[in-house]
Amino acid sequence: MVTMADVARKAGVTKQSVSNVLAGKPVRPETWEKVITAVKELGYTPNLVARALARGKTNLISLVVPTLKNPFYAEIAEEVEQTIDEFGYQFILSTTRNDLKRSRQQFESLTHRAIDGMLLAEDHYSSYDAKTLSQRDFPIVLYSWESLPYPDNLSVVSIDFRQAGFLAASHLLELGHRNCGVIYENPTHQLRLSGFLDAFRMSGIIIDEQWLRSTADASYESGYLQGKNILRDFPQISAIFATNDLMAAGVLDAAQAMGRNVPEDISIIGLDDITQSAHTRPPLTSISIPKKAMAREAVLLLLRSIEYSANSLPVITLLHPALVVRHSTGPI
Amino acid sequence: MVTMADVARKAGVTKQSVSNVLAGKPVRPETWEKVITAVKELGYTPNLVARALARGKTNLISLVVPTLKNPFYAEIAEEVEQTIDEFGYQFILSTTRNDLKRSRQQFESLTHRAIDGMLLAEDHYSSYDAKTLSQRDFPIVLYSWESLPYPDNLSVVSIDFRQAGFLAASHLLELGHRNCGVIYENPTHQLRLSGFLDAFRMSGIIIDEQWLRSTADASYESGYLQGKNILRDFPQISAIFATNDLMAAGVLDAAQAMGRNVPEDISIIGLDDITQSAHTRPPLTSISIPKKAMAREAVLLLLRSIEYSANSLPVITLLHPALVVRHSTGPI
DNA sequence: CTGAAAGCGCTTACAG
DNA sequence: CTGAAAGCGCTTACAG
Repeated sequence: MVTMADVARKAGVTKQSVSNVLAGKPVRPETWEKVITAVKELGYTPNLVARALARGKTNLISLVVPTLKNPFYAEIAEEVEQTIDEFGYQFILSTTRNDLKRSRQQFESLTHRAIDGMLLAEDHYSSYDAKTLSQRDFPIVLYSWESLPYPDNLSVVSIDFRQAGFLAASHLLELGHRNCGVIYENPTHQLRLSGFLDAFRMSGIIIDEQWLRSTADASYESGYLQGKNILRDFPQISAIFATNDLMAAGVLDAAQAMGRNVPEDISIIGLDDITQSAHTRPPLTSISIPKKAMAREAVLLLLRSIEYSANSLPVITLLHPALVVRHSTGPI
Repeated sequence: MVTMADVARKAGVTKQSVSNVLAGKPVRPETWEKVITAVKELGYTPNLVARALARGKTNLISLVVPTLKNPFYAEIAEEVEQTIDEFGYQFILSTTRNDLKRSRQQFESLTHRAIDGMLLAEDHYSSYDAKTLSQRDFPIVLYSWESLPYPDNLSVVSIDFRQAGFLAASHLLELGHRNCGVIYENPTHQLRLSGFLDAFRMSGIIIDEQWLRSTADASYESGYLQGKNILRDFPQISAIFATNDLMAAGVLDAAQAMGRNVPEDISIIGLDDITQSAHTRPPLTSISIPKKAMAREAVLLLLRSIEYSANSLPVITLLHPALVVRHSTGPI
């Protein structure tokens, strides 16, 4: 490998000058010329590891997601990449798979100084981690975060999930539904659930405990299974709210497999608005959350706290969800 | 930050001994004891950047995909992560978005010594890159690679895509279809196309040039659009082969939007077998490719060439595709 | 098995 | 603006 010293020798200047030229610092024109020529002739390319050690900064961040199986996180990852790219950063992707040990390991990796900061999504163990996290002094931004209270002295960029649940309920109520089932991921989707229940309560309707079903993984399969259970056990239910679109897709298929027409016999609404939801049959009504804006905002906040750690106070940024009516919901 | 020197001082030994203990090298038991105690008391954690510089190895690889929008690559990424995790590696994810400049940048990043190797998927510019790539001396493994010839002195782990196209055709032929349209990504899906055409030719059937439609991005939208075009212009067509499942899903919806029943009026077959394809309506018949095995094999090959660069010859590993019959294809 | 030194390839003060 | 030095925090030979 050709090093900076090689370039300096060839150009007849000191390493320092080479470093200055490469860093774009003011340099005498002839020095600049000599260095650039030598760089080209030698095909020199800086060693980023050495630079990182000297600078104490790697320009690498860690993006932690529960799983890429949910397209929601793939969309986030894509947007995060585009944003950090503009600022000369790259990311290491890691999945927790809702595994406590993995969660913790990834968190510990911050102490190894190989990354400058971390973007961390809520998963099953986030509330535990949150406590530990907020005590340390690393650049961390929490995103798509739902458990309350938000950890002190950490920035979070999230959605008003309570409002999201509320919107889903309001839509169903307007359509005249009174008997509604809910399938939610536990313990991570508490806010979505509570927003939903709040709206019903405000309309004077208490939802039967038995119509609330929790799952551990928010997958298509869980949605299918619980959807089937609810519909079998409680024929009076006319609508189901699934707290993410993957589960809602499962419910959709379960209902139709049981011979129930959607939305004539049963309405189904999701939350996420992943790309695929426009293509289910019928297309899924959902509560959309601004994934791109969320990803972008989280990145900006993180980079700010990496680059100006001193004057960055932790802030909580909440984005608005919105109802997207498609064809899986209808009047009772 | 606490460094190795701090630990050494506290333990009353030399840095060297600390390094040895951490590396698991043979050490006198009492030294071991002292070091471990000091590490714990100080909460020492090694600086990975310094280690990387000293060792000349970062334990980081780069995973390059065209886009995460296609769940195919998300599935690959998930599997790659699980595999490298076993070996103590992590990956930097980057997308090329079929952009020549980005492609090239990522490739150049190898020279910066921040990653030990690269896993590179075929994209629109891969054939260009392949030439450059094979001249350099970095650990690179090509995966999901389709353009021929495979670059010399580079390992590739891929699928027999010609066979995949052939299988799709054979299935349609067996069902009695003679008038078939094809929607393929150009220039990346040439082998799938040619395998398909081969099977028809062997049956004495030449497919009309006009029934072959190329797209630039293999997306759902492209599939929808071209599907609509073909079906509008050529009512005699009884089956369509889309060279990936995302496009096939688009064709499926286009056909049904035009009032054609699947598979009664028109059969549709994809290639990929992404998770979602089991949940389209009707569920999509597809040619599955062993994504997990491919990802795993590619990782193993890459790590081998990183860790034992000397005695690793480039090999070409081709995995078998398989027909998965669901409900989007039927007899004519 | 241990100790003192050199080195990985940069950047960051600090005199001139 | 330039030059010689020290330093980032590890690991790798190399004598003892």
